Amino acid sequence: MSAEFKTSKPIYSQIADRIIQQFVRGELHPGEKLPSVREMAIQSGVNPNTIQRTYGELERLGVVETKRGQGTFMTEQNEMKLKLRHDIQKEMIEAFIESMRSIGLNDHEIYESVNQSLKRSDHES
Amino acid sequence: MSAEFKTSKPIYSQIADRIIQQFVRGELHPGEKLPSVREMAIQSGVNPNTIQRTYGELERLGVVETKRGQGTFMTEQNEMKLKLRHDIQKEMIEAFIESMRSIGLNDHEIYESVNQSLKRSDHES
Amino acid sequence: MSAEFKTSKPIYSQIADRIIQQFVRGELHPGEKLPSVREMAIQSGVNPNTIQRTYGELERLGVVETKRGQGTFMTEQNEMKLKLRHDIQKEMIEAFIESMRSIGLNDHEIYESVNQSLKRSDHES
Amino acid sequence: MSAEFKTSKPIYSQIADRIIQQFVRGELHPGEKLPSVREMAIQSGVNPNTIQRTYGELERLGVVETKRGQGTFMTEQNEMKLKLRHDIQKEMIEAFIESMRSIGLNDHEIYESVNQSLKRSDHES
DNA sequence: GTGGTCTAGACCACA
DNA sequence: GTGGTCTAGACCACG
Repeated sequence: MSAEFKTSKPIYSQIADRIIQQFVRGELHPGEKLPSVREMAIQSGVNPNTIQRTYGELERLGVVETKRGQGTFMTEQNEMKLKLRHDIQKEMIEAFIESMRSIGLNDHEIYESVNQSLKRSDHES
Repeated sequence: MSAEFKTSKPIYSQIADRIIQQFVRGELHPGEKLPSVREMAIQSGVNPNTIQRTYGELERLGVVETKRGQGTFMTEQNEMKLKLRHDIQKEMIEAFIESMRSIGLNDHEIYESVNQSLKRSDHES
Repeated sequence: MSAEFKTSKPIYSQIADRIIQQFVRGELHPGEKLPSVREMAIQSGVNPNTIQRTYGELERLGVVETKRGQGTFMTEQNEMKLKLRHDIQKEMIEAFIESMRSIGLNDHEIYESVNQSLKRSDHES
Repeated sequence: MSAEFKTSKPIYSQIADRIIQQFVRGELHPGEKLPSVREMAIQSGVNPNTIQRTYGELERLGVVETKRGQGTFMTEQNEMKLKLRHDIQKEMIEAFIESMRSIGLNDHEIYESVNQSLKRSDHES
């Protein structure tokens, strides 16, 4: 069962995001082996080259380490998980607040909007 | 002096965003005439094709109306402004909350994050 | 006439090195347009994808900027040239000295070796 | 405790370099027996295949000799040590000078760079 | 078997 | 026309 991808963002990047999410949420652990390029390609229903690029990106970010001939592994640096979580969180919040202000909302309105939206989705669940 | 654009998002889309923002904030009024494609292109320092696309996109959204031979005008439907604001706002909040949850934050943590970030940027100003 | 490539290093990387060298030596100027991906591919006798990767690497290094639909340009930041030169130079010297020491040469011997080698190639020219 | 290896260069080659260095510096002597492939593999924390390749490479260079059923030994040819040292040295210097010239430095600048770098690392020690 | 590079050829969004 | 992404398929060095 291959996941579907959005058309607006590169597939290799979406897969990278997914792996980072899994890592940050604790579903992937430091030092854990990732599927090989070829295997992950099959699992994801994409070309091996695309996964290659995904792994390359993640390595550049320091999220992943490749050991020659052995495979690709989540970094063993434990702080990386917290760092990633913190960085992503900060980035998202600041982008969000800036966007909300750009359409003319003041801080109180932003605060209220989030609050109500959280409550609303609470009722749904 | 042409405004600078981010490289990550299409320029035509960034300009569309800017126009919507100005409309929602009341800097552009219903029925107001927008600069011609050529003039806007010069003002923004981009290719006229790009503005053409921007106006097309805005028309598709119902934000703008093109009157043959007269030019492009902000829609005269007064409720559009509120609708836009509401839609954009809702979309942004939901996307934001989903993103925050995807990295494993619960509602309380999301709430606290936003709160703290608002306070922090308060101190700066 | 396409240049020949060494087998030991990725082609995309060798081409990137060549561009950096030309930039540092002043044969390419800040803001100058590089050949399009396709054109450079033909000039270099390689596949366009390979050049794409070269340009991608250079952009990550900040040596090059791509403008959507217009092409790829050498960065306009003037300091970049000096920075690159300095960085590369430092890296090469330190690696060289470390290597020479690792085979047991002391500083005086390193110094003399370089000196003699410089004189020798002087006579040749 | 296994030594760490750089990711940029083949491990078998790094180990070969290390052995050559030890030989040139006199830490390994002509005719001296090297650890068996298996033992060396354990010591270095790598796959036996990798050491096999290292020894093969060294044999190709004439640095070691494999005696069937007895093991691998440093060559007994005394002049090999000097030859190696000289060859390596020459190769490194010429590669270094060529690289420095390729970024536009003239001989005087190369000379000065080395000189200053040597002095600098002198102060540190 | 593993990752890394390269080619050939295609399609797309953007300016 | 420009860069960007993706696929299919191949070859290679490495462990």
